[in-house]
Amino acid sequence: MKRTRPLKRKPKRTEPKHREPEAVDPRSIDDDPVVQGILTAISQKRLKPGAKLGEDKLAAAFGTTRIHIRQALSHLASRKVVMQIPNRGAFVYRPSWEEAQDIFAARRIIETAAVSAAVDRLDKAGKAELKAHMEREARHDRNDRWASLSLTAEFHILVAKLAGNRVLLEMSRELMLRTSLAIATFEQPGEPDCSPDAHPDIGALILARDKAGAVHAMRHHIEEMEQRIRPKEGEDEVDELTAIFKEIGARARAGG
Amino acid sequence: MKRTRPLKRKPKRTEPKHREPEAVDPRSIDDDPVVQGILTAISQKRLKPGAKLGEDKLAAAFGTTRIHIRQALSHLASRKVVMQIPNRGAFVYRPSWEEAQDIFAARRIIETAAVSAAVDRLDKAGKAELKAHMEREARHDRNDRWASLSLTAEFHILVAKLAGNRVLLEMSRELMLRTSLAIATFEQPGEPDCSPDAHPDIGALILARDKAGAVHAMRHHIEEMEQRIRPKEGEDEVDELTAIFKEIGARARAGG
DNA sequence: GTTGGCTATATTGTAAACAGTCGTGCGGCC
DNA sequence: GGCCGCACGACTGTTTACAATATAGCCAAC
Repeated sequence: MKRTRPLKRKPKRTEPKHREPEAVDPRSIDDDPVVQGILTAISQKRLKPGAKLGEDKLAAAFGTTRIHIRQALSHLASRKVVMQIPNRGAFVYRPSWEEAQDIFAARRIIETAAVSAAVDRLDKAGKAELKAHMEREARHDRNDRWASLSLTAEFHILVAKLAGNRVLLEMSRELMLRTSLAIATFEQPGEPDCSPDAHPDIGALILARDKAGAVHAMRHHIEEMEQRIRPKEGEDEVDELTAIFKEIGARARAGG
Repeated sequence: MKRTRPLKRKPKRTEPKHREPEAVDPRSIDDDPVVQGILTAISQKRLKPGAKLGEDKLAAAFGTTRIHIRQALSHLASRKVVMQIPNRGAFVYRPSWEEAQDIFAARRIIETAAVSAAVDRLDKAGKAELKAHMEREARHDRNDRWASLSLTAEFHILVAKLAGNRVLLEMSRELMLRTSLAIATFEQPGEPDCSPDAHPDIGALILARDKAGAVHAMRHHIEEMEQRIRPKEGEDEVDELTAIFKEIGARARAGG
């Protein structure tokens, strides 16, 4: 629209006073449906590590624009859930064997601490929430693999929530996702992610305020998960190949 | 360039075979100079919490385009180092008082575990690295505030590195940054971030393989830092105001 | 003097077109 | 028959311009 009267303002403009951004809507990109969709697809193992995430296809699937998809993928790449390769695109992240072990080690540290804090802080509301979850997990349909995986993850998230530390909760969420990727990459076929009876035991120990017992059970549970994964044979071949080339290079340098 | 001969290919194209993205240059956005610049500016407290990060100004400062800046800011927002508000722009993140406490609690958990692992895994190379850092920290110029802050952070990062867990190392890096923001937000003026003698003590205990002592010293060191910060008075006013409005609203609902 | 509305500007967000890069498959060549 | 070069196509990355929104200052009204 054109202005309807002559401009009288002088262009002299004082530097805008820095106004603090207090009390603003804190809705973040984590609530974005694209991000949420990809995250749940990964945690339910519908997207396997290494899967290509083409921008056009995602845009069509979610009914949005490529720019939006790019933002979501960048965010997921920052959280190491997808891997972006220049000029090739985005792929579901595939952790290395060492990284998978590090993830489990980090979970051992953080989740045992979370259990300990959860026992300390347990109150009525927490008890109710924990009981409600345990009931849902007890009588869910074990044939529905996707629901099982969601519930399994939710138990660990709930424990982190009961610890009352939001930073720890974020970290647990991130580690849960990366655990899904680690398991999907290195699992032996046919084995479940979590032993089915571990969660009720841990929950009961928390409800009984048995701190040492709950911590021990959680550590054992995570170690059990960790022992289910094995390094891939395929990667050894690659390493062998590079070793061969390295050896050849060294010989060439040495022998002329 | 135009093609110089007639096109004979049929447009029929088999779906491209999914090629795994192995062994690709893993250079990530963390190496981006814009990201690095903002991160070091924050960790050295040249950028204060709440500072506006205008896209045009950053683009001019770094000599790059606005899109590049946008990507960097999105990444930093994913890591909770900057806060992005729709249609208002990006600001240096300002943690709440509760979040600041949670950050210190998380550091207590993660860094004590890191010290423990560092003692277990300590080898010749690690000893040398630790000694080298302690020497640098001992004879640095205490008047150079920026160098001091960098060295202080590097000590904690080095301990995490010695623990040999990359996931834990990433988390420590993130927590260090968020600690900088928490301290910058809630510090009492004039006090240093770290007590100057804590690092040599912890380092010596690690070198002596005194695991319990080193863990205890690290926990004490972090608790000491935590006790240096105090909630801001200004925020209480805001809370009081919102409390008043809440009370008024409740009374209106109750009394009609 | 203070308050409310209005307009212009600055700044962010979005869309579309363009350019660059990489995988892929064919054709020729040894 | 196997290998190498070449060109095409699909995709990502970047530039550009445009649209939307919030901010700041001014004028009028009370």
